[in-house]
Amino acid sequence: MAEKPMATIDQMLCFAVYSAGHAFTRFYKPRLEALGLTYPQYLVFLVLWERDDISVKTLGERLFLDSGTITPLIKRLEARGLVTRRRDEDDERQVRIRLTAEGKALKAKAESVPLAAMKGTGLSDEAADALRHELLALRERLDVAL
Amino acid sequence: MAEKPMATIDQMLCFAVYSAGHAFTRFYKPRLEALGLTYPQYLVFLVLWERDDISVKTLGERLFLDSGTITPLIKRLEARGLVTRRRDEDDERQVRIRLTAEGKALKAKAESVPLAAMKGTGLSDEAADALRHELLALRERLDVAL
DNA sequence: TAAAATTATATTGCACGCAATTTAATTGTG
DNA sequence: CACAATTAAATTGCGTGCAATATAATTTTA
Repeated sequence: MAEKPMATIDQMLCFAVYSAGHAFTRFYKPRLEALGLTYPQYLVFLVLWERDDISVKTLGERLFLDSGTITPLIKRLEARGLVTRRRDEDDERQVRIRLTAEGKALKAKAESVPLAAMKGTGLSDEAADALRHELLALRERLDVAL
Repeated sequence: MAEKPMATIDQMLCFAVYSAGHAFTRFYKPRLEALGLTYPQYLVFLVLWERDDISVKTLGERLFLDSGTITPLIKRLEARGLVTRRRDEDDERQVRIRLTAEGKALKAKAESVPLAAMKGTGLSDEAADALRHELLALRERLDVAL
């Protein structure tokens, strides 16, 4: 009896996503070194530069991460003087995260990063957009499916 | 003077890849629970089921992971009796990883996983293939770019 | 062939990522 | 209002990922 043909990892979409994600992280690493940021930390700043003074929960929803990941990450940024953490006065359950002057100043230093990343992908704006939309739809369906 | 328009994370391809990767891992988790495997461990078995008795290096090249990740992962699998580790007789630098009977037996239990994953993506075989190829090409270009 | 360079793996240290649990604050309900 | 349920963060524990370093084996080369 013939064995069922086994899918190799190279034929699996999940592995393509998984390894492309790692490749992105590796790609960003030297580009973020001047900022002293890891890739997840950089994502946090992208959110905060866009909208400052948000709660841990809001940040988590934006990044699809939970407090178990975000709390220690933010504490490291706080220890370096890049953000502050303060309990919300109206709802003491919430902790609001704010950029310090130094945290805001990082934005200028990070200006060249997105363009470098786009060049690294070797994709046109249109191709990158198309791929991005497919991945967002994929994430959505995976989330719904559980 | 107007501020330069800042890219939000939702407009960035890297974040789409990053979050889709996490979504996949979350999706797999309950499906792999019966096997007692994490997602990276499952990837290791996919490689070993395809070709048994390979070195740490070969496995690492296949998964784009280094010994710092693979060695402890394999040791956990070894501790559970799913694989063995043995120095290659011809080249004592190498450590060859082999499936135990129990490790081989897992393959049957894992049979339903790939189909469930495909269904979770909501994609046709063709659409998944197309997306996969784009991601493989992307990974390749990111690796080349550094 | 002895010394230098390279290669394969392991180890250490640090930063995620997430499940499970805990604590404290707020909201909902009788 | 009291008390249960919910919510927001933090904490704990475990498993990745990866840089940097260490160690041992092999290969290169002077």
